Amino acid sequence: MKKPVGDQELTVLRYVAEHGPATVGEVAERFGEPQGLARSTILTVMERLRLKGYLTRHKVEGVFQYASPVPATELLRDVVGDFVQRQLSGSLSPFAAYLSEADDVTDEELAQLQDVVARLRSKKRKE
Amino acid sequence: MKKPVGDQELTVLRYVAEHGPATVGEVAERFGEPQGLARSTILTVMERLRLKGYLTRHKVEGVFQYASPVPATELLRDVVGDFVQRQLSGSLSPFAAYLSEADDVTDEELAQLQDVVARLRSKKRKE
DNA sequence: TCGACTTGACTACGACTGTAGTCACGCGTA
DNA sequence: TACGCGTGACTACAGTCGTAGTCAAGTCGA
Repeated sequence: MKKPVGDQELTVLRYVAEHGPATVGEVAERFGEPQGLARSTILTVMERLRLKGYLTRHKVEGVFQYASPVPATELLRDVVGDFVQRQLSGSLSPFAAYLSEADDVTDEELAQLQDVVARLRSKKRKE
Repeated sequence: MKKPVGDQELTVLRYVAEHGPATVGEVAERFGEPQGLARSTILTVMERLRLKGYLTRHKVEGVFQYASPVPATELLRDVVGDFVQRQLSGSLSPFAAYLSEADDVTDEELAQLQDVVARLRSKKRKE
């Protein structure tokens, strides 16, 4: 996550990362059109992402298939890391504050968090 | 957190929110100068923040004192909420993924997180 | 009173972003 | 073969952001 990515760019990147390799036409149809975005808009965004190194492509039967070199989970994890560094200067407290107010945490997310906290704790103890 | 705030704008906003009311001159001197930012830059940023509603000001002995209408903790909490919605579409999993990789979590942050998770769990159980 | 310094308002400008139009090309079908 | 359609490249344009110069007015001390 070196070069900055705009909000919309990230949305598209996530779509591609989560929905496997796809052509511009496919993304435009399944993702862009529902939001009222022109095909050329999707194309522009995807090309910019490619120039920034977040997407790769190769021609398959005449058309380019675009794909994210990193899986979606990893991508999002990096996005979070970036955000924590840039906007919170590395502090996690604001996160805790946010969580304590969040009222739409799913059971699964909560379980994940609990798990992570537990693991961090045990790692901590070993140090 | 309605209108978008740039990275640098947020940094300045945080500074003002955390360091109480201050004049442009003070912020420029204590915050801007160390980073090589011109006074006019600080002024511009602060005025933009004011126009967006994130800062208020009133004249004290001839000069404007700028202040954040919300405390820093609340501000940052909103920033996080915004980020989660916009970039993660509300999902917390990427956060958990990030945390499990983070290697610089302080004891205090860990304690906060643990506390929050525990609280969420007990709230959950009551529902 | 005059000049130095502080402060505030305005203006500017390039980079990035979101959005889209348009043109040219290749392929398949009438 | 000629035309339409999907695809890709290029171009454009306005809004935001980071950064800063400059000008005008007020203030304070020499």
